[in-house]
Amino acid sequence: MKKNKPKYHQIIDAAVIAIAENGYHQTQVSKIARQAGVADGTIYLYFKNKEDILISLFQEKVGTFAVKMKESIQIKAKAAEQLRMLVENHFTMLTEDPYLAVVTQLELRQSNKELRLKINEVLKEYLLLIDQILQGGIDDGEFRSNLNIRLARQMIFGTLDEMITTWVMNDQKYDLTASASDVVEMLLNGFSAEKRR
Amino acid sequence: MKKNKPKYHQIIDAAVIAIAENGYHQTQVSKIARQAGVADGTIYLYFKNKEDILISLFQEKVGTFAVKMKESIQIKAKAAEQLRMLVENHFTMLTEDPYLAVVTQLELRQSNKELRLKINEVLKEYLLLIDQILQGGIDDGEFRSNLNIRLARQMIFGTLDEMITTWVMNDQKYDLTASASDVVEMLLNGFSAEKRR
Amino acid sequence: MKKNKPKYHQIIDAAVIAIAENGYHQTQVSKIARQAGVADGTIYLYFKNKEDILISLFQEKVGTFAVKMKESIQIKAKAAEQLRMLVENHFTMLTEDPYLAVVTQLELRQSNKELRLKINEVLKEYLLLIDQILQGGIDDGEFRSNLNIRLARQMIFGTLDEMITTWVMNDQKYDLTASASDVVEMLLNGFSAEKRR
Amino acid sequence: MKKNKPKYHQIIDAAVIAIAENGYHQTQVSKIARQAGVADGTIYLYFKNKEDILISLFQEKVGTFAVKMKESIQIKAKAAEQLRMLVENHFTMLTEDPYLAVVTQLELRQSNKELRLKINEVLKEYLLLIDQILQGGIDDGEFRSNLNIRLARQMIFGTLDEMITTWVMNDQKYDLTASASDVVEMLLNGFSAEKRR
DNA sequence: AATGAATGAGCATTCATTCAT
DNA sequence: TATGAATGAATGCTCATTCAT
Repeated sequence: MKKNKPKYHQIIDAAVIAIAENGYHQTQVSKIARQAGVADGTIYLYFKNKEDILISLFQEKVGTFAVKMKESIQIKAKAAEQLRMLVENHFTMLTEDPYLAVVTQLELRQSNKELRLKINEVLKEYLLLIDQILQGGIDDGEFRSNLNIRLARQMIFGTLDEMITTWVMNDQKYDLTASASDVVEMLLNGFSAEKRR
Repeated sequence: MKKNKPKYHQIIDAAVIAIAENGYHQTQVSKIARQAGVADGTIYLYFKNKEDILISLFQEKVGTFAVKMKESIQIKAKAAEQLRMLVENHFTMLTEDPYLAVVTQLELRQSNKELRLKINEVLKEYLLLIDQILQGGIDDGEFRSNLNIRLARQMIFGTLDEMITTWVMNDQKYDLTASASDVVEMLLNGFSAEKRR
Repeated sequence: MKKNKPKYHQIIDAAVIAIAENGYHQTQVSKIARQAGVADGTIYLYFKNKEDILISLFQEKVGTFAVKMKESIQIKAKAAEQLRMLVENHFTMLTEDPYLAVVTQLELRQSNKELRLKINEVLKEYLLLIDQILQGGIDDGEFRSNLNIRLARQMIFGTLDEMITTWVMNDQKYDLTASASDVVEMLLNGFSAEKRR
Repeated sequence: MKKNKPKYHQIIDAAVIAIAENGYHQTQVSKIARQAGVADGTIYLYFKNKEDILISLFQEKVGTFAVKMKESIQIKAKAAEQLRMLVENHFTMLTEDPYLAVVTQLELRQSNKELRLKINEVLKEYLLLIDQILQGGIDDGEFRSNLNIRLARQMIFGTLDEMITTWVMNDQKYDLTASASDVVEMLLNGFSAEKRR
C-alpha cells in the first residue's frame, strides 16, 4: 500500500505548502516535487495524476479531521454541547494549520466541477457527523421535532464555511475562535425554538 | 459607452451559456465568440481580456440582481418580511436562470484569487443590503439588540450559498424555493430569541 | 493621381513620425491613421497595403533626397568636390530630419527581404549618382583609371551608412557633419592614389 | 552547462537553416524544432525564448568567427597584411557558410531595436579587433599618425558589410573573395597616404 | 471620399505526463 | 524505486484589411 510509505505523506504535505504559498494554478507538479525533495517522475509512483494528489490531500486531511472530530464529540452527551464542540474544534483545527486553511477554503475551490464532486464525496463523512448531532438533538427533545435536518446541516456548514472563508480572505488576521460561542448560540436558537407564530 | 451597445450584452449572455455548458476552463474565448455569433476579435472591442468578460458578467448580473432585490424589499416594512422576501427572491432569480446559477455557484469560483477579490467587491453591495435589513430589525426590536450583524450576515449568506450550491451540484433537480420558508424561520429564530440562558 | 492629394503626404509624414517614435513593429496602421488624423480605412484609399506606405515613404523621401543632391552636385566641377558635397549634404539632410534618420537607418531595415528589395530599387537612383561622380573622376584623371567603380561606390555608401547608423544608434548625440571632411579625405585617398607597389 | 550539450548546437544550427530558408518572420519556433528534430518544448529547455535562440546563435557564430580571425591575424606582422587577412577571411567564412551569410546580413536585421543592441554588443569584439590592427599600423608607421581610428574602422566594417549584403541580395551568385584584394588596396590607400594637400 | 466596426488567421509558450536509464 | 530530459497539445490576443454606411 502506497499510503504507508513515507514519501506519500511527504508529497501531500509538500502539496499543501506549495499550493498555499503559490496558489492552485501556480502550483505545477514540478513545484510540488521540488518542495517534497523528490523528482517529478517520483510523484507518479505514488499518485495517478495531479488531480489525484489533490483528492488524496483532501482525503487525508479531512479524514483525520473527521476522525478527531468524532472523538471530541463523543465525550459530550447533549447535542447542544456537541455542536459547540464541533464549531470550536472546526475553528481551532484550521487556526492551527494556516496552510491547510488557505488550501481548503480558497485554492481547492478553483478546481473543476469533477474534482469538486470528489471533494464533496470526502466531505460527506463530516456532513454525516453533523446530521448525527442534529438527529440526536431531535431525539432528546433539545431541538424541535420537525427540524429539517438537511436544512439545518446546510445552515451549520454554510455558516461555518462562509465565516472561515472570510477569515482566510482577510489573511487570518483576527481571532476566529472568538466568534464560536456567538455563532453556536444563533444556530441553536434557530434549531430549538418552536416555529414562530 | 461600450456597455450600451447590443453586442456587449450579447457577448455576456453568450459567456454565461458557454461557461455553464462547458465549464470555466473549457470555455475558450473562441467558444464565447461562436456562441455570441461574433468573431473572436470582436470580443476584444468590448472587453479588455478574458478575465474582463467574467468580471463584467458578474457585475452586470449581480448588479441587476441587487437593484431588483432592493426594490422588492422596500415594499416591506418589517425586517422579518424583508428577509423572507430576500431569500425568496434570491432563490427565485437563480431558479429562473439556471445557466447563471451554474456560473455563479460553480464556475466562477474556479477563477484565481485576484479575480475572486474583484468578485467579492461586486458582492459587497448585496451583503450591505443584508446588513441594512438586520440593522432595521434591531432598531425595530424585531431582532435582539445585541445581535452581531456581521455574524448574522455571514449566517444568512453562508446558508443561502450552501443551499444553492448543493442544489446546483444536484443538477437543480428539486424545488429550491420550497425550502425558503423553513430556512427563513430558522434564521429568524436565531436572530430574534434572547440569548439562551 | 493619388500622390497629388494632400492626404497622401499627410499619411506619409504621419508614418515617418509614428515609426520613428514607436518603432517599426510597434507602428500599427491604426497608429499611422491616428497620427495623420484620418480613419483607418482612409489609409487604404491612398495605399494598397501597409507595405505600400513604407515603400512610398521611402520613394518620396529618398526621391526628394536624390533630386536635391543632384542639383547640389552639378554646381561643382571636380569629382572630389562633388564627393565632398555629396557626403556633406547626406549628413546634413539626415541631421536636419532626425525622424527620417531613425526610420531609414533603423526601422525600415526590420522589414522583410521582399520589401528591402523594393527599397534597394529606390536607392538605385542615388547609387547611380555616386557612380556618375566616380566615372567623372576617372574621366578627368582625378581618380586612377583602373578604379573599380562598383567597389568604390560600395565603399562610399557602406561607409556613410555605417557612420550614420552608429550615429543614430547613439541617439544622434554627436555632430555627424564634423566627420565629413575626414571621411572624404580617406575615400579620395583610396580612389586617387596609384595602386601601391 | 546547457551550451555543452549536443542539442544546444543542434538547435542553433537548425535555426540558421530554418531562418535562412524561410526568413526571420516566417520562422516559427515549431519550424526550428522540426528542423532540429526535437519537440517544440525541448527548445525551451535550452533557450529562454525565441529571441534567446537568435542572440545565442549570433554569439556562437560570431564568437567562433572572431576567435578564428584573431588566430589568423596573429601570424602576420604588418597591419596591411593583417587587414588583407581579415578581409579575405571575412569573405571566405561567409562564402563557406551561405546559410549563415543570409541570416547575419539579412534576416537578423529584421529584429527589433532591443535585440539589435544585443547583437551589436556581440559585434564589439570584432570591431575591437579591427581597431587593434589599425592602432598597430599607426604605431608601425604603416598608416599615417593622425588616422581617425573610429572612422577608419567604420569605413572597413561599413564597406565589407555593404559588399557582403549586396552579394547576398544577389543570391551569392558571384565570387566575393575575388574583390578582396581590390578593396584592401583602396582601404590601405585611404589609411596610408598623407592628407592630401 | 471617408468612416470605423467587424473580421479571423496566426503563434510563442507552458506544463502534466512518460519512459529510458 | 527513483530520476529528469523530453514530449506535444492547447489557447488568448493582435492587427492588417474589408465593407456597409
